[in-house]
Amino acid sequence: MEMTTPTDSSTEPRVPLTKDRVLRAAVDLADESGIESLSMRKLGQKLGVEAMSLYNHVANKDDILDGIIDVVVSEIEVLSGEADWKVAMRERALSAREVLLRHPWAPSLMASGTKPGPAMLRFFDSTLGLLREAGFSIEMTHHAIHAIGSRALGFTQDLFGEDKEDLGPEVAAIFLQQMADEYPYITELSLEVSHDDETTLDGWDDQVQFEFGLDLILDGLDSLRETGEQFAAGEGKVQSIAPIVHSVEIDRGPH
Amino acid sequence: MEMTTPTDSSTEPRVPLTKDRVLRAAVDLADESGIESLSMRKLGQKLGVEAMSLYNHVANKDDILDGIIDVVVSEIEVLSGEADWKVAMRERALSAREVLLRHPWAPSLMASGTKPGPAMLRFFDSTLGLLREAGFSIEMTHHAIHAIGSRALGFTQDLFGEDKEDLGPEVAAIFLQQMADEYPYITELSLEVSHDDETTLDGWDDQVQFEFGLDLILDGLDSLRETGEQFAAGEGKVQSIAPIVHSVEIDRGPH
DNA sequence: CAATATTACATACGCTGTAAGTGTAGGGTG
DNA sequence: CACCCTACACTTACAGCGTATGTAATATTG
Repeated sequence: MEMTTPTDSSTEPRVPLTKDRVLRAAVDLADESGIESLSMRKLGQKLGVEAMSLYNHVANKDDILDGIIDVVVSEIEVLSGEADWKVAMRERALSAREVLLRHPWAPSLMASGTKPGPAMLRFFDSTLGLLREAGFSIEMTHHAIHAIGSRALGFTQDLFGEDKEDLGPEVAAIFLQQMADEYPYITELSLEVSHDDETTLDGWDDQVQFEFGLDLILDGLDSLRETGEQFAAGEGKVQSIAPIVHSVEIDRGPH
Repeated sequence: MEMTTPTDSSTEPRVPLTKDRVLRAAVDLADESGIESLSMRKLGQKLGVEAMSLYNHVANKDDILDGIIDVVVSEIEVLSGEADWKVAMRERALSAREVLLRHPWAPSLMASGTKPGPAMLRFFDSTLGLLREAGFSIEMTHHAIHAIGSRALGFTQDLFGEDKEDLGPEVAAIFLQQMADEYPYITELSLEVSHDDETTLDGWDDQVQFEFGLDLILDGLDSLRETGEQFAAGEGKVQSIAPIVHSVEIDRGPH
């Protein structure tokens, strides 16, 4: 992280205030004083700069809000190299939760449905890859990412689908091609969804995903309904819950 | 809804502008123009009144934001009288989703962790009752309400626990007694959680709930992993998903 | 009717995001 | 060296925000 500006070492009153530094300061300010007191003036003050100077590095305040979400997402650890997909996914989800507990303002920002930044897309693609390589079909991966993402990861993603129609058709093509290199699994899934059923695309898919996740939970609960005392004593189906519950200790922030 | 003021019919330039009318207008304004353009001045204008007049009926703007969340929650339909708890819960969740789709600004407000209003408490209590009467133990009900609530209903509830320490101990006692009449199931659960394990109360319970819901989903997905083609062909465990998927048709808002 | 409580209005203050214009430091070119 | 150009920080200004405060109008009660 020590790649400050590679200018010569003669004079150093100029530390050129990159977009990265602005976003990092914004995250710090939101952590310290709450998201509601994150203003351009206070942010500038924290950086030793007037408010309007920030506009040389960010488009507007919404750009900052989008940016700090991406900073938060980039803090989620993805330690791949785990054989069992369930354990790997569990680690991801727990890390995500840890990060969101560190930045309590983040969930409400995410719920506002901003456009995903690069860190978000990377995390998303990587998680899709984890599922695909675990043997899930594309459809099941689609279901899984919704079920997990909308609860454990805190996202309500409308990543693909809705926004492709806002642009012209050829712009969308270029955009997709550019994505295919960087985010192969997102692209794969996006294509699958697109010509799944030409006519019923718009809100219908979300509805299917919602009901799938809902039934997943309801059926799971139903099978545990009369296993009273401590859940999953030895029924067979849910044997993985109890042993792992104590496996990860979360510390609630060093601050 | 036609219970306007029961004054005599001599003069009628005064329609006294209740808190209810204020909140309802606020919901309409948020629906029409987005939550970000809901200001005291515009809201007053919509009601034919100056901005400051609103403060005779609401404490401040946050009071309005809390209020409109409760208005939204009150729109969720709870048709009790259904035998199968799973079907009843499904209806609740789908109705909640419908409502939240009608008011797209609501989820982000809910994620901001405001204190629950009466409609929210009523809905919550009623849902807890549904589970308890379906045979779930208190612990399982606790798990279930977290698992369902944090995804299907869109709530991130910290309803009980955290806020009891902010008040004095005797105030809390009165508060609890008052709640016991109106929200019996919330009270039951709240008491159970409180002396579950005296020392480890604070964030630990949330962590347990989180991991339970996560494992519920992960285990459910795992059992579907290689049932490729169309999910749940006839495996036995998940037979309830496919047949119901088309059962409820959602219309995306009349507006 | 008179007294009192409730509610609406008017003014004002400090804060917000940001449009528009000014000033200047650093580096590349003649 | 002088030159200009680009990048970036600063200054000023404006409309809109939530709301503290004071006053006027209306409704309710005795």
